[in-house]
Amino acid sequence: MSTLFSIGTLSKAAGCKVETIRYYEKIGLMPEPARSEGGQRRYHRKHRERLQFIRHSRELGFTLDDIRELLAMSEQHGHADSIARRHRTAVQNRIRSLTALRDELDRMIEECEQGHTGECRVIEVLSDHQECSGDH
Amino acid sequence: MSTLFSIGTLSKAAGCKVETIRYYEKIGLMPEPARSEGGQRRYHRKHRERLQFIRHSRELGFTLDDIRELLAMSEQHGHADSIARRHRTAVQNRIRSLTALRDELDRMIEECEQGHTGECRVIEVLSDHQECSGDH
DNA sequence: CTTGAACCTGTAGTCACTATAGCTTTTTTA
DNA sequence: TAAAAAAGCTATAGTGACTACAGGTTCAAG
Repeated sequence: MSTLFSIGTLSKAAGCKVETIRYYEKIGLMPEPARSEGGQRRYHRKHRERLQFIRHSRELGFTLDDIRELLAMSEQHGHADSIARRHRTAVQNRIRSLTALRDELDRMIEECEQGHTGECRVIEVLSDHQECSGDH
Repeated sequence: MSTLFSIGTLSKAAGCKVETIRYYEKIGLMPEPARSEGGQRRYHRKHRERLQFIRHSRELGFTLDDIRELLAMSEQHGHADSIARRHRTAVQNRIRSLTALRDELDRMIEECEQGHTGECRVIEVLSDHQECSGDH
């Protein structure tokens, strides 16, 4: 009946540290949960969903402020799609620069593999590339 | 003859803030440069090259510790490519996650466009994806 | 030669956690 | 059911990689 669970259980469900959950609560990203007789936090399904959302978004590179906005928009359901659209643009930019980065790393690795007698010229490769697309 | 330049000039050449250079010096990543009569830092070509290497590597997502290692290796010519390879894997994972998110955002946007009268279920969409590849 | 931009040091703040200390509560097991 | 172990609590400090600020000094252009 009581579908309540502890902070440890929640942390495992969301794949994050217990401390992180308490931190999210402190900064107001997670709501204050109920407490047991002895004062320990007791969570339920809604908390887990919210935390999983936060963690997933963090993994995808959104800042906590981005996430706050996303959460807000999900409650105010209105201009939701404009925010989604803006985020889509940000995500696309991120993909583009990461792809460029990956290609560059590939080039580096290949150069190393050609075994120029051990001489891995990482420094030269990495300091030379002015024309490399910057993001910020 | 004197090819020396100031910290501001160096910062422009490397595309970073003056404070960042002083910070790198403080943590021992950049060597202490010469000083002018009045005590201002005076750099030369070698400094610029090193800083450009550091900045470029940072842009590619290497940590300062990685960079310390890379610099050390470049002096002892050992194997730098293992670090590059490790990093490449991380980058690829990130690209995969972001691509998934972008597609998801596209779906959301489209759903909104079909005028399902508001109700954009962002939380559900983003918290559901367990099977999404985790990186760390 | 004056003015203002650039520089100096030192400290504190930021973000998103993570770790520690020193306790209390809850759960397990003998 | 009692004792031991695990998990929880609060509060504070530390991390990485900067960034900002205060309050002063030096340098270069007009």
